[in-house]
This record gives sequence, C-alpha cells and structure tokens, in this order.
Amino acid sequence: MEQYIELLKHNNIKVTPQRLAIVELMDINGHISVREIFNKIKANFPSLSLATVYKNVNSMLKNSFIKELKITGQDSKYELAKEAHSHLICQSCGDVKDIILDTNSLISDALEKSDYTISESSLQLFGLCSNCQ
Amino acid sequence: MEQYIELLKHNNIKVTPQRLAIVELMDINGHISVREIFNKIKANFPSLSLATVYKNVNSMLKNSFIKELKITGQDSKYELAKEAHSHLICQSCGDVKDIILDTNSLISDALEKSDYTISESSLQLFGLCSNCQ
DNA sequence: CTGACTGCAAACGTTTTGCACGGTA
DNA sequence: TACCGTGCAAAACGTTTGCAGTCAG
Repeated sequence: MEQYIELLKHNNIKVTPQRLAIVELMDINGHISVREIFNKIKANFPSLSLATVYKNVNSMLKNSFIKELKITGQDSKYELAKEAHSHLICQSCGDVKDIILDTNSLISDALEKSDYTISESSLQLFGLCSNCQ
Repeated sequence: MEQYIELLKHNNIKVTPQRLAIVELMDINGHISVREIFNKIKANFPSLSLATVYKNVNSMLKNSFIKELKITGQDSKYELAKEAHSHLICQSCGDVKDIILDTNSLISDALEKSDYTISESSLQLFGLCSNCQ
C-alpha cells in the first residue's frame, strides 16, 4: 500500500482510493484491461465509475508510468512501466507473461538495413502457455 | 487486376468490384486502415458503404489472407499476408515499412527461458523515417 | 481554501447488425 | 436460379466530455 502511495506521489498525481486500487491491480496482475480493472474494483468499491478508470488510465499513460499493450484479438492491456521486456501471449487463455530477451543485435541489424532511427521496440510472441498446451 | 481476381478465387471469396478495390489498395499501399480504404475507394466509387469495407476486411481476416497490425497511437492497419517480417513505424508521420529480420535466435532463447510454445511473433520498431528525422 | 478528482449522464466515433435489393457464379 | 454481397439505417459498443458535487493537499 505504502509503495503505491509513493509511486503516485513520485509521479505528481494526487493519491485517491480509486488510483491506489488501479495501480495495485496492475502490480498484482501484471497486465490488465480497463474492463477488468473496472469489474474487479467495482466489487469492493461499488461507487466506482468507468469514466474514472478511463480518465486515470489516460493520465497515467501521459505521465508514462504505465504502458499500453495492444494485442491482436484482445482488448488493450496496461502494465506498470519497468525495464524493457517482451511479452509471451497465450492464444488460448489470453494470459500475458513478461520475458526479458536481448533485442540489441536485431535492432542494430534493422538500423543497418533501413534508413529509420529507432527509439523503441515491441516484441510479442504468440503461442500456448503451459496450462493450455 | 488479374492477379487480384486470382487471389480472391484462391481464397474462395466471390469476386466483386469492392473486394478488388480493397485488395488492390492493400497491395499498393502496403498497410492501410479501414477509414483510409473507405476514403480512397469512395472517391472513385461513390456508392461504397463503410459497412461493406468492414464486412470484407473481417472475412478476409478470417480466411487469414490479410493480417491486422495494431499500432499504439494509430488505427489498426491491414496488409496482405506474405512472408514473416517486422515493421518499422515512424512516430512522426505514422508511416509503416516492412523489414525482414532474423528472429530465430530470439525465439529459441524465449523457448528456453519459458514454458510457452511459440507459433508466431510480432516485432514493431518505433522511430523516425528518413523524411521525418 | 483551491484546484483536482469523482460519478453521472449525455455525446461521440467506430464497428456490427438486420433487411431488402442486386449481382455473381 | 440460388446464394452471397451490397448499401442503408439502426443498433450496439467503447471511449470521451461536461458538469455539479466532493475530496486531497
């Protein structure tokens, strides 16, 4: 709890119960959609409004202390910003798992082969998690 | 033109002028959104309905002879299915360019480090194209 | 105390659906 | 001819906005 308060304060966002619930969910679940956030919090917090979730997710995105994950065939999911990593996505249950892979050689190869500069990358690996195999 | 007729026939989809226009646009533009498809075709084909574009794009997705490209901060774009490749995305003008990179070592590394099977991957590289630098 | 946040309802844009008509095979 | 595709209008969504009341700092 204390850690989430600190996280919000560090990002110059006022601490409210709704925001604490949102960052706590993201921390525990790892990757979560707006609708999932709303449904889970709503259970213990009936007055919550969907609009509030959207407003908060958007302001957290602007402060870029959370990141959006667009996934084919799924709603966008959100995660707390942390060190660069890739995502394993289960095509059966939709589960998303972080994995740290070295993409440096790939990126330098891309810089060589193209006339783009590159400042960011996103790698998604689709397959089946151990439960769904 | 003949090539597009063949492409549709090979995928057991009836050949209509609207569908020909859509696959031609995808072939020429490479990556294009529903709205862009609609606007471009509408100019030469005033009776076209947005609903028709959606219906066709969805059925082409199901037959998986086109692929969806979800990009942070942009509308989804669609491309004809072809050999596996990655995407360079310009953060300024939104341009998308294909690039072929060898992701094999990355994927075998991921297989080793995780308990997932992997059947597909998507790599997006964000930066600036030569015009926008 | 002041500005920011919340909840509600309305507005908005996008995507889907149902149906009658027209075109493809 | 039989079925599928088209266009239109309406409906269904997801997301955003405006506003009045409330709360955090």
